[in-house]
Amino acid sequence: MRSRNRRGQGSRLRDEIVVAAQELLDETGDEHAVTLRSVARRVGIAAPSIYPHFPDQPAIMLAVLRNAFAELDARLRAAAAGDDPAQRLRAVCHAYLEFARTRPGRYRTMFGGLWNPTPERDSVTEADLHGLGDGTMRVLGRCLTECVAAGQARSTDPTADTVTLWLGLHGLAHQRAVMHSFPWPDDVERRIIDALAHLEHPAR
Amino acid sequence: MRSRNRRGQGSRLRDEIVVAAQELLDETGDEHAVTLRSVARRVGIAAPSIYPHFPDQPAIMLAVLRNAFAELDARLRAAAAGDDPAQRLRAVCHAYLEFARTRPGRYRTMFGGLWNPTPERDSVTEADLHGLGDGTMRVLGRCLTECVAAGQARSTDPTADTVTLWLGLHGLAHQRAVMHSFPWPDDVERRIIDALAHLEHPAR
DNA sequence: TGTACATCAGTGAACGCGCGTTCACTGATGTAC
DNA sequence: TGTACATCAGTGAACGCGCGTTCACTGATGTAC
Repeated sequence: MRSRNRRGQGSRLRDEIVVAAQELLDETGDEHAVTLRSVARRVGIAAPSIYPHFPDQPAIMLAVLRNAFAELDARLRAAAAGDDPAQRLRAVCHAYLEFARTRPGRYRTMFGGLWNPTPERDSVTEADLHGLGDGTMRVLGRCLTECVAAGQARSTDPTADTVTLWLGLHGLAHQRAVMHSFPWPDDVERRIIDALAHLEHPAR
Repeated sequence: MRSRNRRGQGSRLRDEIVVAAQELLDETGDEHAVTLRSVARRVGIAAPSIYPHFPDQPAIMLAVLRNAFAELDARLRAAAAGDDPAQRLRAVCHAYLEFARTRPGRYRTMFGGLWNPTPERDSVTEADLHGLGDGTMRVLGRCLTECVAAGQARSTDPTADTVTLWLGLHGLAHQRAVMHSFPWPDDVERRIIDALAHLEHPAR
């Protein structure tokens, strides 16, 4: 099925491993389903062939997460490109929710807080995880602050309200990733964004 | 260590099993740590001794969850006893968050959506899970509706806004259960409740 | 009152499974001479 | 140009682990007579 890489191209397998782990994560929605052996099976290699590329399973996971955070940050920055501050904030929020909706398993692992490697046993350290979500929070914070400056949101503490806004976005994103049927109101995204961002002129 | 139950009292072990599972869940915060064998170890019995009381692991979990939902509902109803509608709503929201804060593992399993038994393999069916959280949502919905009726909240769609309010409460509760350090603003509970319940006269 | 027996509460050994990890290895590909 | 050899990419068998689950069992407790 799979032909071995040419000499010098061995590190291509590294990418195949990351992609396979990412697919397993999104398909099953469960980080426990991403085992060394299940990844190897999906790539079409023997399990020990992982070791030249990753010291253990959490190292694969970390690579998946780094890619995912980079992609999310790029999408949010792209969404924050409009002219009107309130429009920018709304666009960023919807982009965040859209990212989560189309990559539920990855999203849950990024922000769900359940993927916690054990540093004394795994190769991944606290420092590797540190600041992975900071870019996201910064974009949200900047957009909200600009809305306040432009008189389009009436928050008196944009820093605190950024956390609250993120919490609402995340609550919705996470719950959608995890519950397969729930009677969401049609305009639940708008309701959450308008309420938590304290926007002055809610969208119709 | 553990003396066997007297004749006719065998079903006491059932309760010991449920309590052990509940403790494991809260201590580890991980439903995968609640295995038949780990529960048996904690109770001080041999693993097969579980079978006369529960057909499999999900059945133990279901018993834990039923207890937990009953306790949450009782606490919310107790909190909804005051005179002033807005006060009642606030009290219910804080009781919800308090419940989650003190039983993080159980809370996550109740509402986190990650505990999903496989009906074709496990003894627990879809029907067993159905409606477990309905009582909670009903109390919230009633309190919000009464605030609107009393002119203390300006929601135009209490049903939809109940979902949104729950989502915010749950987002905070879940994230607290799962992240061990995060710079929560001091008054994050109040911020979320006031914003999502659309209360007319926010608390100071 | 004594005794045989049924029942109940729980045990211990064993099984197959998927997992992570190790080890010695294979065989194709490129390179030095 | 040919050939010996080093290197690289990846394999296959094996290990111990914790798990769920089965099976035949043990030994204390109560009960029928």
